Amino acid sequence: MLIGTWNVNSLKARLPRVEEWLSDVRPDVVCLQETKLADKDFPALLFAGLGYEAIHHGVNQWNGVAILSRMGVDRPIDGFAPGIEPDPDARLISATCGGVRVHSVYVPNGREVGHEHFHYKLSWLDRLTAHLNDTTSPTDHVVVAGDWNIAPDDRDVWDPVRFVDSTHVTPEERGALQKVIDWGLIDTFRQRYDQGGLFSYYDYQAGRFHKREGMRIDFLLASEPLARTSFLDVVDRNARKGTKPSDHAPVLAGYALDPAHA
DNA sequence: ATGGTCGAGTATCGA
Repeated sequence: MLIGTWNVNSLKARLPRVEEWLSDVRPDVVCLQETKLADKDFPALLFAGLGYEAIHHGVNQWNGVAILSRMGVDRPIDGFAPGIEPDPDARLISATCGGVRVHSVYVPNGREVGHEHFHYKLSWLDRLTAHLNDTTSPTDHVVVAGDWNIAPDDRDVWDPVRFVDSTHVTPEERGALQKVIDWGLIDTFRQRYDQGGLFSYYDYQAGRFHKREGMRIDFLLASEPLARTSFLDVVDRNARKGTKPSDHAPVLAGYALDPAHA
């Protein structure tokens, strides 16, 4: 099973690139973030024409998350599970696709350290752990994929010195991410590759992509049973090139699942 | 050249 995650930075603006990418790569499941659409504007029929069943959670022109699947979409949930303090933003959607519990996440940016939005980011990650606890078990096949807006360690930032004390790298954010990971998830990309310089996001400004000055803030975390089947982790840099790219590249993970459970 | 970029929406904020 090939699963992708991609912050598209407006699905409306990115639709030609997304269609092209789906045709070229044909992933089985795709998690999208920052569709910037309300549900009524989500082009589900277009995806159906491409062979993907699609679900979307979006309330306005900000945020917005989706899951596309060629392997079914069962038990969808918008946002946090019942009983958890609701999120006013559309940043999480979950469904079971081909036997894998898939969560598409768009973690709050945080804006500035100490900002109200920064505390919202930390609280959001705590609530994500509660959501995982309430909806599934780490002994199941689970993937939590998306834009985490956190660089897990200094290899995941193009210039760590420049980022000291800024959002995406603080011990508070990394600690909050670690608590999610400690639920029972594995960063298979980092397990597979030791080196830095493997980034998923590049600011549009200052030619950052061409200078390879980016961050690895988009990744897929897999439960241990799923991670054991991991055979591929890759950033699709080609999708960050060319005409009207997103500022994020898609990230792909491959899992060799037993067909009996797929 | 003290800026460099997008996308929301149409003044300015968010990333």
